[in-house]
Amino acid sequence: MSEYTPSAIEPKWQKFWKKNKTFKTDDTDTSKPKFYVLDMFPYPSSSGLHVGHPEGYTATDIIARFKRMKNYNVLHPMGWDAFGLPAEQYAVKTGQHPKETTEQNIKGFRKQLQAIGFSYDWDREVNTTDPKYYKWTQWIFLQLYKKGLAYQADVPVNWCPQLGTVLANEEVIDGKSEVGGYPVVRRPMKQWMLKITEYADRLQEDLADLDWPESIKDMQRNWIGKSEGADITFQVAGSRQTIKAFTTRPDTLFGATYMVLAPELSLVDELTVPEKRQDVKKYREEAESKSDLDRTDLNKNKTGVFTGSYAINPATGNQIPIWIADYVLAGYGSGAIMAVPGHDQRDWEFAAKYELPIIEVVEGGDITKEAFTDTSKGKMVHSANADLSLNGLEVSDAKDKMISWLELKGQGKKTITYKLRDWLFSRQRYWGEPFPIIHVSNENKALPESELPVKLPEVENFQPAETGESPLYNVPEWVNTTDPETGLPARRETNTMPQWAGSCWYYLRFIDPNYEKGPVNPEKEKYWMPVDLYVGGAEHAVLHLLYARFWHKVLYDIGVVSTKEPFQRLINQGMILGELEFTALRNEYGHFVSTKSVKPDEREQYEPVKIPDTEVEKKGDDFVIKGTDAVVDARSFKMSKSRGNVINPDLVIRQYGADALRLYEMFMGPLEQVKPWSMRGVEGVYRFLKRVWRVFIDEETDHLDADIIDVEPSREQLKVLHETIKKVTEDINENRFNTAISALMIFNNEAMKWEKKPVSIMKDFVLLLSPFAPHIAEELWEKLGGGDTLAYVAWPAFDEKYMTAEFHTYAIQINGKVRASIQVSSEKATDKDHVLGMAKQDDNIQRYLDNGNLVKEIFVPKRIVNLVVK
RNA sequence: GCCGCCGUGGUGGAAUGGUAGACACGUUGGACUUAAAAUCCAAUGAGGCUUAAACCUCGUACCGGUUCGAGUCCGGUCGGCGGUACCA
Repeated sequence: MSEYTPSAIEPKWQKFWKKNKTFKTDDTDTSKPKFYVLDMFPYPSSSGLHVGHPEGYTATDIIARFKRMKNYNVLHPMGWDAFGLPAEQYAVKTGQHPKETTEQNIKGFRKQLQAIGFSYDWDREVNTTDPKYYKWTQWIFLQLYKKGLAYQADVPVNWCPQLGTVLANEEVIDGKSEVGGYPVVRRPMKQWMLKITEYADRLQEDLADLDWPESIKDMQRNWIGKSEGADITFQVAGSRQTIKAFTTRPDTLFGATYMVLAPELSLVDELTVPEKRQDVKKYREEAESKSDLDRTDLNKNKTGVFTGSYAINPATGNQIPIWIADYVLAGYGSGAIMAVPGHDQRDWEFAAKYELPIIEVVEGGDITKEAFTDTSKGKMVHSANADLSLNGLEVSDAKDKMISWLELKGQGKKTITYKLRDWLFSRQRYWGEPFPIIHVSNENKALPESELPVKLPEVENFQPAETGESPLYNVPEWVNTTDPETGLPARRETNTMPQWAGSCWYYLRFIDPNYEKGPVNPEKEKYWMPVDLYVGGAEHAVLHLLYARFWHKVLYDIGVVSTKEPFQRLINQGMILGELEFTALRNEYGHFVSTKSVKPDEREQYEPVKIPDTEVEKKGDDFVIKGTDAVVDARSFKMSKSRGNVINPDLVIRQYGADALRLYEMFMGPLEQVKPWSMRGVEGVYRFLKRVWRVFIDEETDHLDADIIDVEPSREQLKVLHETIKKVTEDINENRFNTAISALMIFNNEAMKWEKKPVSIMKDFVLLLSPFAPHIAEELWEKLGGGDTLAYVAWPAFDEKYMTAEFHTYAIQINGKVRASIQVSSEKATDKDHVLGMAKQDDNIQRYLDNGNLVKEIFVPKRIVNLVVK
């Protein structure tokens, strides 16, 4: 006497799977084809799982379950990216050790994930903060260090006073910290750097072979920022000093009327003439103290000072002034540019402000108004000297000719430059991997591998040291040590690694998480790598995915892994937004005002009021409050605590069950797409599950419905089944889960009408449903007498022979517009004359034929007939 | 500014160049019920015509093109989203 009750079914099967280790990956039999399907592992935050997590996780779980039924050996693991700032900030506030909070959070996350019924092999769980794990993170760092890819440098770093730490460029957004949004300033500090730039070319080139979304590849290409051009050497007038400048426009050298150096360059000291020293010093100090935000704000208003020195333009032989300005960046190219104000907008603005000469060397624009930067049209002018003339050439030809000429003179060469910078790899924090480095008489020394792991010591105080150094600096008994090889006194490195470190290689650890001779078991690595499918949020398009590729390539170079790339196929799930919201604006008298009539800067004068969707109607292109003309805003927002539109997956499970949650997240729309949450949508798929239950179960007796019997299926039943198998199979293969679910709904809607339901057919349907809604599927499978678990039962196969219909429907068009539709028996469906004959007999079609001349007949077998009538 | 993606009913979304709107939500009407919930049935892009059935017009942001036929391909415009930016 009970209807569909997920709260009874779901825990039962979750316990069953756990107890029987149903999803334990047995990789001793490597003759089976393998499939490694991976989720981006979460940071176990204190707020718990968000509905965004189960989106990608459900997708991979469907694929994992599907592949198992397709007889693949499936690796589907989960772990924790557990180092990171929030736990440490919490510790600073409360004194609770990050290790404790992390453990609690992991417990919560694990429980939540298990309540959704994901088929992870929990025996392979990894945790980046476990010394057994970070031992190998440190080991990999040692390999980087030994290869000369890790070095220390005094670099102007992004220092965040509030967080008391240095941030990577990637962690700074608009001059503010990504975490917390605090201001960031630049400050020189000794830091560990990783030479990712040495791999820039390979990181760019190898993207071509990856089955990744083009947009993500483009983002990485953009980030790596390869540009081709030339390095040109300029003599300093009256000195032997030279300045190298990178340009992508060597063709415009005749138009270079001044040079600019980045204020940070040490060369500036040598070039500054005595009477300019004051100005230059002042400018450099200002530039240094400016935060990134200030620099960005001053984008349009360029500043700089003249050093008093001149360089010689190798093409014209003219002396051109050397300036310093912070619109030139020290970190890109050589930190010096040749300024061509006629053909570069930034140079043009600077030249206009400081009244420097602007010369046209490519025709086609009006350089008195702005720089002419189009390289696709226009010919070279004013570009000739005694032994070289570019005049009349196209830009691209002029480039080649200029580079050859410079090479001949020994004053330039073709060069490739990247935007990508070396990776700032140290943090002044406690909750990260310690570096396996000691300082012996001021020299860095790598610890021998036998000393790993270098464990984090216990500390009392999580505040950074006053010097800005890590809290570890305050633990003398840990910092002061001895060199294990010489016995000499030594000091430990107190910086720790950034959060990215642990996530750079975790996919390798899952392969054999307890392997003790290296980060990854080489035998198993050869079997499992690469990851066949990697699913996660697009926010990791450049950072995590670029760093992991870099480490992987280093590991490839030293023979630890056998593949050049870690992630063969990548899918980014789209963000789930909060429910659609309607917002009206109310004025001080309590009247609603049309949002259309309010300018953006006047909005603050009105009170925003959330309007329930039942109170809103569509009027023209706008939504208005029912019965009024007050236009409201209709928008979905990113889920956030402050907006109060966060959906808690636990509550969804409690009310509708895990299967409904899984189904809804997949039914919402295409995986990659950004889409708003809808509680009503959850109810929709919940209703579907209730209908499925009623198709199988007699709710009076709780037993299998009496209509489910062992009979021969009818032709119609076989047709529906096989169409469903085909659609669901193809859709899973192409990650179109929304339409796969709609196919399952169509099947169930049909089955509800059947008087007799053949067991064989109903069993196949349960199997098709099982990757999406595994709990109800297992329960129904048991009731159907299918046995223990359906997790490894063979996936149903479809056969086209069952899918032929008795009749085919043809749409009959006149001049491309459908005017009739006819049924043709299958035997005659491809008989053109027969079909055309039937079409012409249709009353409505005849009317059109009578009123014109038939000039052409288009016949598309089994689909359409188009008659062209004039 | 530059790079990339996207514009389809009241909503989420379906549509190998071949009957636009599958599937679901919502809404409306009905059945069951003392009533409600749940469930089931029917209608549901806009409009026209008709007692009705049928039929007709318009319709995938906008303008144009290719084609027997365009949501889909091509060119342009507008709007939205994401990334990125003194990168020389």
